[in-house]
Amino acid sequence: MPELPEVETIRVQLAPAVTGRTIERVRILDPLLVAPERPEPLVRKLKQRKITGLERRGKYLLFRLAGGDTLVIHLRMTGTLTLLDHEPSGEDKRYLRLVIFLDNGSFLILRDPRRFGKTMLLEGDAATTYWDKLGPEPLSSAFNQAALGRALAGRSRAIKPTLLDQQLIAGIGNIYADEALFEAGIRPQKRSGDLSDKEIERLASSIRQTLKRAIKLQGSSIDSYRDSRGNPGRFQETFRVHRREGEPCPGCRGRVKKIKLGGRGTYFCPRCQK
DNA sequence: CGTTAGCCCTGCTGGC
DNA sequence: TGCCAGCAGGGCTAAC
Repeated sequence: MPELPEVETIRVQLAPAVTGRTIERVRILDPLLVAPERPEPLVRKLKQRKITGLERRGKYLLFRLAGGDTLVIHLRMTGTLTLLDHEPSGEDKRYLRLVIFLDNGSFLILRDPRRFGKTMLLEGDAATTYWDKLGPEPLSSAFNQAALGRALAGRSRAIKPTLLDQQLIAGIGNIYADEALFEAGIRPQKRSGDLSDKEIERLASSIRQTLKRAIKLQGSSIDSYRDSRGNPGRFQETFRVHRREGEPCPGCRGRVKKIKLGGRGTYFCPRCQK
């Protein structure tokens, strides 16, 4: 499931390949991908548009287009974005939702078995307004202990669902919330507003460290995630608690526990996380 | 306002 | 062995 490290990996790989290229045409094979917008106007608007840059905001991938518009792709749960040097064929066509034909003869394809992924065109300053709703980038200077403290202050809900709230911090998903809370030694059920200054400091730091380590290992592949070359990430090999129910905790050798929190599977060590 | 529950989707897993 | 209920979850909306 692409979270910040996975989307960043794709961005780094694709940026040199698409920047300066022109979109010759676009094919939308699943109307749900662009709903509630209809495919036809989008296809028309993207024809012969030049890509001036590729950016990321939270888990969103942003194709900047000449003229100021932005093509936005969110892969949600099972979406993959792959760059091909040939027409999609065979396995490429399975779950195929979108094909972007580039002017150098390469193809950018979006496949998505679960069909949760979304694509949209934000025109003009609609883009700016859209991103205003998202919280700070955890790897930017805007995110530090003070910013995290402000986001948590006075909140009664558990810290884990708070970390998943994109309006407070952008880009953290279920995997990295579990891993960062373990690194910080904080129990996922703890009320957000009850964290001490020391804990907030540890959490801010562990969020940054966890995301950075994950980017270095090119993200996590549990089942469907692949980078733009079709390769899996390797961060899942270093999971401390996520998806490791019943296995020994790397800290105390006790058993990793799984609970449901905010509707999400949540893994933690009851002894190491207070 | 803050918080929570349910919904969208469909491939895969686990239990019988 | 085969079947099928239930699980997975990011982001949105409705409800409290």
